[in-house]
Amino acid sequence: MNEIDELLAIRAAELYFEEDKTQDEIGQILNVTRWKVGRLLSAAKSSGFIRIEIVHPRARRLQLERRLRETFGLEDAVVVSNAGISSQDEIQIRAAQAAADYLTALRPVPRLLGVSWGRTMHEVSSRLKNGWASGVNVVQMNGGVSLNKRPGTAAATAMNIAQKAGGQAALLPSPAILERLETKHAIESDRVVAAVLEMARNAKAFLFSAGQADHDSAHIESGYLSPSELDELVRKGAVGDVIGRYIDSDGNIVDSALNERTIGMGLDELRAASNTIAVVAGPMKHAVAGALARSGLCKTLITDEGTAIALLDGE
Amino acid sequence: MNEIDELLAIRAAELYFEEDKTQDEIGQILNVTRWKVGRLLSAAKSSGFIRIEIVHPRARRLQLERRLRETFGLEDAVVVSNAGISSQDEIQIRAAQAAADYLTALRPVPRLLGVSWGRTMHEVSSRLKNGWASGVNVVQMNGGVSLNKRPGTAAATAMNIAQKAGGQAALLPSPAILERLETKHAIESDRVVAAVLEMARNAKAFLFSAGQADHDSAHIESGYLSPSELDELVRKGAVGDVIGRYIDSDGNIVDSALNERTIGMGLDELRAASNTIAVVAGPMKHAVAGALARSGLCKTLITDEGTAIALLDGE
DNA sequence: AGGCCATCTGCTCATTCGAGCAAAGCCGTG
DNA sequence: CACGGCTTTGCTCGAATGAGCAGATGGCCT
Repeated sequence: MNEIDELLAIRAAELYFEEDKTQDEIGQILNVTRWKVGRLLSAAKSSGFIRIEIVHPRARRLQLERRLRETFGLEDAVVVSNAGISSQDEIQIRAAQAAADYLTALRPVPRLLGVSWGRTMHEVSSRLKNGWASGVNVVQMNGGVSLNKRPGTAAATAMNIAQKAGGQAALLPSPAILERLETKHAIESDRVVAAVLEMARNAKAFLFSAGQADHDSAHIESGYLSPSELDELVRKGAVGDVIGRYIDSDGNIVDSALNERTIGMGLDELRAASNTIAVVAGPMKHAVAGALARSGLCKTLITDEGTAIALLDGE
Repeated sequence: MNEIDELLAIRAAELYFEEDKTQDEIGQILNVTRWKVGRLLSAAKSSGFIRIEIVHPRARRLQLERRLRETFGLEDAVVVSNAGISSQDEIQIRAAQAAADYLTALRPVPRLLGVSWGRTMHEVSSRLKNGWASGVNVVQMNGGVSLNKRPGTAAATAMNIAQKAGGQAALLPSPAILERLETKHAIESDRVVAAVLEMARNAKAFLFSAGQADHDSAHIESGYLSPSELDELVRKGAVGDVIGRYIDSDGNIVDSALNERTIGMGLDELRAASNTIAVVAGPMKHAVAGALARSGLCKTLITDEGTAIALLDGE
């Protein structure tokens, strides 16, 4: 497009979108035919001069969803818009809302749903509506008895989801990570724990988030890892954790000894499951979201616009 | 609009604007009639969920232009868009470009054009195209022999504008502000100076900018005022200067003694002129732009989106 | 100069869209 | 339960628009 047409296109776009004039009227104003106006407008669109944004917390970016599905071979993807956000927290809230919506609309309704815990999952649980489903039981996928702060949020998350669907929650009464391998084996051999783990493996769908590998991690907040242990994991390539297990950017376990001491489903079991839904959003989680998407740890990814663009650019 | 319709409207907008589906197709997807889809879309528009932006350095905001004309009784207004700017400087550049465009399109072509000087005006002069008009002579409206930095930019601005239109520039060989009133009278009585001032009063159109009253002012940079003198002006209510004369937010001279020592056309002469075009843009200039618009110092205002909104909100 | 290819222009026609209207649904009231 | 006002729904019809095409235009090489 030459400069004169470009300027004409801008004038036409102003009159068409801001002043609600018809292409015919614009033609008279700019002294061109209405067909030329139509061509100018489509040229302006395809040159990217015209940006149309849907500003709403529930708005999604369907184009990015399609590109994510195609690029990473995902079964499904949900990308929430970042338009009009006022704080970082809002990105997480929007993604959590989208996950709640997705879960509500999920068909067939999973009789048994495996869930993880964490800030995002807690947000999802609180945004689900009462009666979002009827008779969905919930089981925890990984240990989450918090050691110090905010005790019981892991349990509350699962309970909340189950109660609102009129179902039961099966809680995993165990820490996330044990200090000694023997303790971990002892806990695993407990009949209740073993039964819950077995139940989790049979869940029809899994909904989980992921944590970034930094000092804001829920594992540090909960006291399962010290900041220096986490630094060591980062040194080994960790980008974040999925159901308590730290992975590198290829989705591989970074510390197999630590992994052995972690209670809950294994990542291979997760990869083998058919309906795995990950909710991972926000700029801190770009790296771990990439690891998830590339390594097949989830079949469905629920994320935000910024993360989606980062993943697609990174490819 | 209830919540269900709101969500439907968002889905419809996504499919319509992002996926280019017809309203009929969307109706099939969402299980509503195509008329309902149309109504949802117009509801979404009027609720402000759909934001259409024209992202281009030459884009204008016609709505704001109309509101400025109506609110301040301006003959004309040009408001450049702020969409997609990467730095503050770009706002000034866009406004300068708009001023150059405006001048080029101005009819009837002014045989004699009065101009001021400063960063913005210099930018305007450099963005005018060679041959933007034929046979337009230019005259300086106010003194501008710089005392220290960037000598000659005031003269270069006027020369540039004139040369590109194949005309002559009449320069005012005088400082902007004199220290002593006697010196000012002496300079004014010089035959060349008097002739140029007389010529300026007869210009058919005037194009000028305005400076903000702060320590970045061109008057301080050029050495006409010391920072402390400027602080004193601010204390008296100065918001900025127009052709070298400091005004308060009502457009009145704040220091009549200083005004007396300033060489160039007077503000009353400017108010009485028929075709006065001011270019004032950027967040620093909101106050002085407001003074200009409210006090009738310009008939045409060329500014940016942010300033226009500030002016309209302030009313 | 003449001819050729690529682009641009203005048109026809079919599709899509929006304004306006009558009928249907909804709600509170007597 | 019947009634009257109010909103919502599905429709008709004409305006607005986009796709596709034939002819015009213009640069460019021979």
